[in-house]
Amino acid sequence: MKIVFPVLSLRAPYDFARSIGFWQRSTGELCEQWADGVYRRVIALEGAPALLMLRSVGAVDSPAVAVELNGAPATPDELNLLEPIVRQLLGDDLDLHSFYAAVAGEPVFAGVTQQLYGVKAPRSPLWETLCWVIIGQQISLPFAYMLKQRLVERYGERFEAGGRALDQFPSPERLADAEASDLLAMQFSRNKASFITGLARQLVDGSFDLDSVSRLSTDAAISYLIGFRGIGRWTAEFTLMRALGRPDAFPANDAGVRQGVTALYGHKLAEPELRAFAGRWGGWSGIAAIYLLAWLREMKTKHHG
DNA sequence: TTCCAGGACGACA
DNA sequence: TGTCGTCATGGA
Repeated sequence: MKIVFPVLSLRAPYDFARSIGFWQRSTGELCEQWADGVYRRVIALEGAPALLMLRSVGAVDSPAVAVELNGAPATPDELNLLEPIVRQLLGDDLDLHSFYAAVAGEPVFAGVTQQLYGVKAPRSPLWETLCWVIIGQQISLPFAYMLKQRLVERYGERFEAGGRALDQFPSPERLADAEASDLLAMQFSRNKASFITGLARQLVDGSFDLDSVSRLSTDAAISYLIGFRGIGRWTAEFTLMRALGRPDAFPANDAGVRQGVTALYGHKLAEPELRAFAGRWGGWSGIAAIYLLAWLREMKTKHHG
């Protein structure tokens, strides 16, 4: 008897493989896995960890994913629970056609969107993303990947299902109990160690409310976030862009975004100028930033193999 | 050696 | 409200 996998149809256009692949750049990533056309991540399902597995069964203009849970096809009841999680994870609410139409008037950038047709950035949980972005402050990506890997190995929680083992990113509770000296031994700077443990402790004692952020406008969310030690404007914007897919969160001080603009337009712009330059993308500057990063990544890959 | 990496903080004027 | 020095590490 043939096994029928439950399938979720997604909003077109969506290039599943490129969208996932672009952002899976580290082989040392422990919280999610992209291999052989399958995306895996541990999620919280009704308060308990579960291993979600997604595989494309559609095409860019008729996208759909097969859904498995803990190594078995999801039941209809499970699929009902998983649907909003999967749509959130893949950024299914983003209407790429509207984005493309909004930037179609500019030939240079329209070329980028044609080249990256169907690409979206998958989203990751807010706390994990915030920590990741703080880790990435001012250091190279390979070094940042290594730091995250060490943090997850030490404080994350392993979950095994269906013959696979993945880690859950350390909860605020776990990191609130972490000693700064342990993070220093992992080559975190003194600042980053105190930023992450400090934010974790404020989450635990309730003085920092991450859940409320998703209900705020992008500007209000940025204002709220930068009130906490360790979160500057870049960190707030990048986190909102990657975790919540906010289309108007533009990290103007991002080295990658800056590189992309320089490579694409020939302008070397500082933060204020780059922020003004992004005005051409209107309320879509956050998605434009994603495309600049993805385009830059693809260009570098072509040159280096 | 210098400069740059997907910056933020604190001091200072 | 802006600028400047400092923090840390690794690679080009």
